[in-house]
Amino acid sequence: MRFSRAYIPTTKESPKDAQLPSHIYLSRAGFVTQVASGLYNFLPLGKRVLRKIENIINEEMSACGALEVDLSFVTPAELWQESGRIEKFGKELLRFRDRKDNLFVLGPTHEEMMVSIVRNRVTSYKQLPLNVYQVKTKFRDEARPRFGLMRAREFVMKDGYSFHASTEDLDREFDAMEAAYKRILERLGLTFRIVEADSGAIGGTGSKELMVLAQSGEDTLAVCDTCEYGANVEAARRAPRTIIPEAPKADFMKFKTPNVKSIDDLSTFFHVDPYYTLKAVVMRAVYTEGSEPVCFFIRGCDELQEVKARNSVGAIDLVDISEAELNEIGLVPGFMGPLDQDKIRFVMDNDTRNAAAMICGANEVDYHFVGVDLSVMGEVAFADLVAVQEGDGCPHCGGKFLHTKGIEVGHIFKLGTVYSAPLKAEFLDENGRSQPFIMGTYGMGVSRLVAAVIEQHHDEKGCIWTHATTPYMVNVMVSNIKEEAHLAYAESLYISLGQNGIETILDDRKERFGFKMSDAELIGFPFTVIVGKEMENNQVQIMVRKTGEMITVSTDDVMKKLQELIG
RNA sequence: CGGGGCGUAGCUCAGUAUGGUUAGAGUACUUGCUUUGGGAGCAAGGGGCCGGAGGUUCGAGUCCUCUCGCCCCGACCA
Repeated sequence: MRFSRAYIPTTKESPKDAQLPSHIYLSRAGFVTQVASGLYNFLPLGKRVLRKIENIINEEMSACGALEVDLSFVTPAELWQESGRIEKFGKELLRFRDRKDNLFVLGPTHEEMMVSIVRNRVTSYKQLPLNVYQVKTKFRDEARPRFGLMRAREFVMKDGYSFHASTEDLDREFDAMEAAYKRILERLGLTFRIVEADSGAIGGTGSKELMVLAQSGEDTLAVCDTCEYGANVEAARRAPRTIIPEAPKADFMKFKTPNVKSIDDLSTFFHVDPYYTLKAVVMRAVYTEGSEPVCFFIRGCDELQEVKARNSVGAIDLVDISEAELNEIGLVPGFMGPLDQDKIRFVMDNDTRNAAAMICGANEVDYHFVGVDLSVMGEVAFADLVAVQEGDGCPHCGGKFLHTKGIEVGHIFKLGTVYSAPLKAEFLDENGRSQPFIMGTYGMGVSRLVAAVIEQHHDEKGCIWTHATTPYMVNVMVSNIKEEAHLAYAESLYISLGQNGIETILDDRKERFGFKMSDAELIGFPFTVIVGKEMENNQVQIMVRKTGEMITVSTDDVMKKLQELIG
């Protein structure tokens, strides 16, 4: 491509709306433009990057035997009614009617459509397993689109779905997809972590997220400093504590604790480690129908993880509850405990099971119980409720957890029969019995990956594309196009690079040196060959974008040197 | 969906508290000359329904009402 004939509208100033590096640089360097909230146009450079990523995905999927399809973007609303998701998705589903007044939605994901194309067509276990996928535009009418391509309403996603006759076969495919996704991200040149995730309302037996590590990530991950284990904090589990503080010595009794309400107050008052206190967190659990207050009890040294708490009671949401409401129910904020507490439902953290020497509220103003042995509690609900903290132990190797931020670029699920059962997508097994398909689903955010590459690879000058994602590998820049000999040499180099299969752009614009250099750095081509002053010695320079290094080579060796650098 | 902020040239923004010539700057764009290793200089130009609709007024970018859009924080996010 000749720069003079390309459409690469670079700007010196960033759009005022842009906050993240990826948004700023992709806009400034002319990869994308914003159309409306959460809607973006891909300009020629952006489209090239998008296609590079798609190609790598296609190659890896093909290597796994997955089959590419292309389902219609506009989907009949009936399918969504059948699966029950038309209510669940709510306003995120963009709905509209055609001229005959039929209701349609723009596909936000394609489980329903994918199930519909195999049901009644794949009817025997002999036709299984099957793994089909597409790379396609999706639309979710997000309440708050933000961060440029990172959280757009219209975006490109690779969504794959597998169908199996047994859970064992699903497990095998799930592992194969995890491996394939790992290869894709490695080829793209990204630093990432595969972490355990919360499966949430979707259910199923397991899910993993692929997280590109970057400061701007929206998710917090707990990652082990020693082994490969990592998890979204929403789902992270920790090893049992190895260092247990010395237990206070006290017989069971009710103790007057005037105005001692917080965990801090309590541990100061009794001179005990917060480990031996019991923290009560009351929230209103909202269900599909109705709501109720629920109390979660955890050790005083721990923090409640809301997603875990929500899952423990099967709620769709947890909302804060006011002190007035608590009083109304007959609870005493600051002095709540699980003993003789029958006013509301409560759940206790696993780590409080059989805990002894505890101090907890007596459900009476200004009183706590001390020396409590929680093993006397009998049949109560226990669940993992606590948020993993930095420094907590890894459950696999005993290493220490660190927290880091990640961009979710992929999510793989074991769905089981969550969709196939309600949609009645069934096959006949070896015994001639009808069974719903066992399914897996594998998503990857293609347009989000474009942004993720830049979040992870940029500097104060602009983008730094990885070799697999760059729109052009080499930029041949003519310092001064009035120097005819320089221009002629650059043209010939441009042609021979192309003949050697190296994607090249020729910056033949009638601009000054500094202007063109700044553009090269902003756009972020891995290598820029500067054809200029050194030509008097039959030499050119290669600027390595990533390091800023300038390599001077003779015009005879430049091809060889570039091939060596590209690797 | 709750809270906050912003809509003036392609882009980034002044001007709006206190209404008053023909609405400004920088940048980008066009033309000419000069310049050619870090977004150059001089000169001359083109470019605006001041987000939209109503209103107040002799007069509205500026005041009032209503709307639409965009951004940020939160809730939400297979």
